[in-house]
Amino acid sequence: MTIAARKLREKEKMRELILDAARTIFLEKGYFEASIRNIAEKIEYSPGTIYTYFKDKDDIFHALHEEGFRRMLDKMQPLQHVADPFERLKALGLVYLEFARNNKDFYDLMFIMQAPIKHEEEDEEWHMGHQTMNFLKVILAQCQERGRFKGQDINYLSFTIWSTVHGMSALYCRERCKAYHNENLEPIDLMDNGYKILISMLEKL
Amino acid sequence: MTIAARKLREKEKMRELILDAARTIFLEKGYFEASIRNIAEKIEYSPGTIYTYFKDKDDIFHALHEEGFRRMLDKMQPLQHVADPFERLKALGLVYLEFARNNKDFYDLMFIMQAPIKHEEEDEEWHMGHQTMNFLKVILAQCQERGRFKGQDINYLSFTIWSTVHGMSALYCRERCKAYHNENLEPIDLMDNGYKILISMLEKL
DNA sequence: AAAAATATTGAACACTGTTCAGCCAGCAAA
DNA sequence: TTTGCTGGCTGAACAGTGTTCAATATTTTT
Repeated sequence: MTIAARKLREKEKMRELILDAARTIFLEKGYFEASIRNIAEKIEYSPGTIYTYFKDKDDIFHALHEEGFRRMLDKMQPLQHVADPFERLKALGLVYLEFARNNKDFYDLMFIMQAPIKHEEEDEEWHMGHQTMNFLKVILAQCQERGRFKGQDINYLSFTIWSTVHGMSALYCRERCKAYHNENLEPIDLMDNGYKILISMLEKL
Repeated sequence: MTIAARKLREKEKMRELILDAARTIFLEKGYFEASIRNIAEKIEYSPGTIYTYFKDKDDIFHALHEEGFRRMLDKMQPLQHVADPFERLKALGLVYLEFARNNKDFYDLMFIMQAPIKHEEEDEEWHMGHQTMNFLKVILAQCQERGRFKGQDINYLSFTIWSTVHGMSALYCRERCKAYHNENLEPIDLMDNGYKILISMLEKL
């Protein structure tokens, strides 16, 4: 059974090798600029080889997509230890925005890029996404238990909050903060202070 | 002087012809799927011809980009007649979201797509964007004159509001509302009710 | 009518994702 | 040990991409 096991290990290692190269190039050039030949060249294999490990370019995309969500969820785990749910909510937003800023291209991959969803089993695809979403909804429910956000629908409220932080992140990632370039306002300023306003609105809601 | 004038007219007509075809194909297939050859075929000219009227593919992109902003500003004009600034603000958000929904691909072009800005004179590029932004800021300033949003910085506040409606639009355009598919919530529901929450937050701010 | 200017063509270049016949190393059975 | 076989790997090939440019066709000017 050792040889089969080794083969499996080697196969996994090769996948990882491709994924490492792909990550570098995808996050460097973006999805469309990155080419299979680029990746193949980086790992010193022929282009065709990649297709033994991944169905197509999208398949590689989805692997990275998942990795992104794993990374984000990792960053969120420590928040479980923040006792007060509203404090946890505030911290969650900061983690989210920080993730977007520090992992611009992962964020792009996860929330902005056009993911050509040919796959019918997209439910599997979005499993990670739902998990992330739930993190927010659970916090909001707990806030509500403590008397906050009275009478608000959690689905809609979560969408509003998500939209705000996503909006900021998306404007940042796609360089639309330049709209404030005239006023000499840096994206980081905008995001930090914009988020503070969101918080103070939520406090009063 | 008639021949030169006619030539100019013809040149403009040709540009329009290309732009018409480009719009159709761009908005149908998206920037990367659309090809110069597609456009050329549609107007029954050779691919090379297009390059006498546009520097490159990006140049066509930017022409459509501008058209999008013109269209959006057109939809905003009627709002000038809403006397109360806060009412105008509320209506502006609706116009914005409606534009995004009805002109999904224009919206994508304007606010989401990676615009490869080689052009150094990007200030010119964003003239339309600034104009749109100002529309919001002026309203906020007028709200402040009437006692609303006391002590808030208009730049940051406008960014927060813009982020929220942009976030909703971007999640809609890039099919991320599917995160709520489990709960059988349609994107339109999410946007409408999410926006209501934003409004009630702004009312209390 | 000839010359100059302009518009249009389509082949060519260097790239893209993807497929597939063929090659060859490593393992299994004889 | 030799044979047969499996499967990873190759690289040429296909159909597509944006862009350029010498040659051609058309129109305007002389």
